[in-house]
Amino acid sequence: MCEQTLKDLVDRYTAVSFSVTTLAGSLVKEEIGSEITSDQYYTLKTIYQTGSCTSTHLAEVFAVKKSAITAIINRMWDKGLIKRTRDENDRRIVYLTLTEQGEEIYFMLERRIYKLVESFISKFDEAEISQFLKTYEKLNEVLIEIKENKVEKQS
Amino acid sequence: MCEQTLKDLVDRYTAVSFSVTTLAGSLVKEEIGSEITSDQYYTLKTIYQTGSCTSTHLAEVFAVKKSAITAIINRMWDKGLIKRTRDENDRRIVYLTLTEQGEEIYFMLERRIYKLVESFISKFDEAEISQFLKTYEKLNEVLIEIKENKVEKQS
DNA sequence: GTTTAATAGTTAAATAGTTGAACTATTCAT
DNA sequence: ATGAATAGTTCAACTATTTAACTATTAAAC
Repeated sequence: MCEQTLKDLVDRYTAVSFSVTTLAGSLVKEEIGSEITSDQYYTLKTIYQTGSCTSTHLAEVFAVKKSAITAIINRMWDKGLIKRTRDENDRRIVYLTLTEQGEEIYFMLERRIYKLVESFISKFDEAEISQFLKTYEKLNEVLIEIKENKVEKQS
Repeated sequence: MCEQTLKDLVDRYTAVSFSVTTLAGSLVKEEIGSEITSDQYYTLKTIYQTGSCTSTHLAEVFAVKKSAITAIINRMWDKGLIKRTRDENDRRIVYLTLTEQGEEIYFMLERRIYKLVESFISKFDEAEISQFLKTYEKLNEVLIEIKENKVEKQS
């Protein structure tokens, strides 16, 4: 790939990704509702997807300090969304899981997000969006690789 | 498009977009540096891109209340990144522009983001990423349309 | 032309998210 | 047994956001 083409592609990617991020962020804020904040939704989703999730794991995934996780988990625990369970073998570890109420709110938000995504996915034809998703999923793999290399370097 | 295919596409989009957003967010946090917060970068970028930007415009773009904009602009003004200029004809309006120092930091962050994006765009071949960007840009247009319809409804 | 509406932005209190540094409790290594 | 490493918490300081009340200015009605 020549210099000029690469520069053009990078410029287009940064421009469109900034715009989509801003627009999607603002739409989600307006459409998805205010039961919990978006950080709390991200936390619910990651705990739900991870079997036996810990504060350390959340801190690593979101690239924040563990004290920030303690704070957000405290607020969500106060609202009755999250359970804490100590590991019986290693009593330093605290496992995080969703309470019934936590799951209810999570599923409700997932349904609303589904509707929102459906409303614009349906404006594309299937072949187009399939090809798009294939590359998007490959981008995801590339990012996972970069992230894993960074984590290895740190340890 | 049949029900089943649409559901599959929406599910794939929500999954990959959540994962990429989380990963990219964490990489940007670790790579781009801590001169300013990401909200402040978004503010710098939007002011730079908009001729004669106002608080009202920023509040609309980011879907937050105007008082939140006042607060962030105050902090950035304290750091010498932003200038305020009153409109001579309509003295209610305050135009926001970047100071020289604000532009310097903005350009520096843009260069770092360019390097980061380049490092993963170059892992794709040109045809693949071109096709991807075409659909991504169309998605951007669709989102702009949705946003404009929402703004019209409100007024 | 004066009163009323609407618009642009600010202030202040309350809540949420984040960092950095010091801390407790527990496990691992030797 | 003792010292290092790991998992998580606490606290002070800061940033980001909302809600509601506020100032200043312009536009609209009458």
